[in-house]
Amino acid sequence: MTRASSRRPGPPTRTERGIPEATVARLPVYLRALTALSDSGIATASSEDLATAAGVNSAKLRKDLSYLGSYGTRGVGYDVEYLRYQIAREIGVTQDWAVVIVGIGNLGHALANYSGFGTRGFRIVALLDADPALVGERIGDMEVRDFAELEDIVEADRVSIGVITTPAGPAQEVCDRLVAAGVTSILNFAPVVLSVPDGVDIRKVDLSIELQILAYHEQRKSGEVALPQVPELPATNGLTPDLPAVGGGVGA
Amino acid sequence: MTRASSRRPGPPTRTERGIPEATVARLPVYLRALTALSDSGIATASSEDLATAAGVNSAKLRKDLSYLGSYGTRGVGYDVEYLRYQIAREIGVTQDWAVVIVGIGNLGHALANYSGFGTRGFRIVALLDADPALVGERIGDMEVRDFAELEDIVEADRVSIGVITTPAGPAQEVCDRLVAAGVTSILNFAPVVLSVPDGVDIRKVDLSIELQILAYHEQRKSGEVALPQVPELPATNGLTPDLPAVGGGVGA
DNA sequence: AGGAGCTTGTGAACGTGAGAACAAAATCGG
DNA sequence: CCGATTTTGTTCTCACGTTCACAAGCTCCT
Repeated sequence: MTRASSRRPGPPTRTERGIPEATVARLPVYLRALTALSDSGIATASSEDLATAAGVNSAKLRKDLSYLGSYGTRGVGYDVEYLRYQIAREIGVTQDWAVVIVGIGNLGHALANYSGFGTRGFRIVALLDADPALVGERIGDMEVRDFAELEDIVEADRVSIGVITTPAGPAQEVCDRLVAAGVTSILNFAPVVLSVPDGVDIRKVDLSIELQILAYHEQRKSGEVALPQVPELPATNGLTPDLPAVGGGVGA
Repeated sequence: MTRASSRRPGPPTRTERGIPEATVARLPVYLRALTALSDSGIATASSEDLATAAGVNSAKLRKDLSYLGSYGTRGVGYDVEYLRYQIAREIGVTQDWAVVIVGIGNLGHALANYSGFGTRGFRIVALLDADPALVGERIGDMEVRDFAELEDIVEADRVSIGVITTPAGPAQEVCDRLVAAGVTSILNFAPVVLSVPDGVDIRKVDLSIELQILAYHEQRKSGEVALPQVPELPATNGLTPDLPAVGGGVGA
């Protein structure tokens, strides 16, 4: 997260609508839980109920909600519809956000079709790719357009969110173009670290990193304590030993 | 992350190979950065170089690496190949992990084709779906198999990692089957909170949550301080007011 | 009306993570 | 061989996040 944080040093400073980042990341989960409860016809829920549905503990949930205001009723709980609306408003999904997807490979394809994407609050306004072979292809009710049209589209549709689903190689360049065109939030699926100027938010979704984190924990389950203590490499520092090949996943 | 943590209360307890979770989450990033440096023919890198490549600050990187051991050389830096191997070993990607993907919709399709998935360290051994219409379809060099074969496959191929790319509806049931079959790590793409027993790790990748987090920050950029202070809802608590519809993204 | 029973909102304690700063160790030049 | 220089490994401090525990506040029953 790259935000120009204008926070004075003083005490905990929770005034001025400063909701902790960890809380912000959970609000969408609460929103989904509330929607599920609502769909089940449940009108009121306690923090305990909500916490269970959201997979957190109730103290955390209450504290999170308290940053938004006092929307519950002691002795009763929370009104599901009301709280849902308040959270949605706080997150900003009561309005529609225009989104462009850049890079229509396998993943871009999947996202373009992903109905859950159309979670109210987001609207895909364009699918872009630089490959002429892809331009013009129809996906659902949209047509792939040339990446060169980016600037026009961003301006015309007031696009503020860009999704990068290109390979690692062109990702930074695409990112720069997005930023230059006026996009101020980026969701990056390419396996690279993108750099953006202050004021632009960027989030990353990385499959192979998630798998590797799982692998780490998996490794110490089976053996438990039985780590493969391998080549400690003699003091021949400076020379590159003959080590097994391992990849880091820069799958361009 | 749901791990049966066997940690005694005492002091900071960093002994016994306890690497902080935050560090574990960054190791794959370092691994990728090292691979990139290696591919560029760079044999040695300072913490500063590495930190830049990984998008973190150098103090953090050095501290992270120090949990693994003393693999650098003061005054010089880190041997790229050597460090890469050490990190790969620590993560556990020097061995191969068998992976099954359950739910071959758009996303499952994309993941099956995703070459970066085959990042050395992971091997997809089966694509599963319960829909008879999909079973038998060829994707790349694999064939979609019936979900009913799960147990046999997990046992035969010693599968420890499962990826869930089904809709929200069947996700928990699929999860339970995976766990019952012996899978102990799960990567969940379905927009639901899955519950798993202790000892099973679960990680979640959720597109709409990421977008909503971006939207939150986006909302307070344009207006800045100009939050739409809307219906404070009168004290008619208990009644459900007529609010605009908002979704939480339970796109089953 | 009043007390019993819940459930929220929050203050305080605790644990984890981040960053600054520096001592220890290695190289290099003279 | 020694001092200057570089860069790691680590200590210390501060900020952030989580959890506990409880007072405040609401409803319901008698």
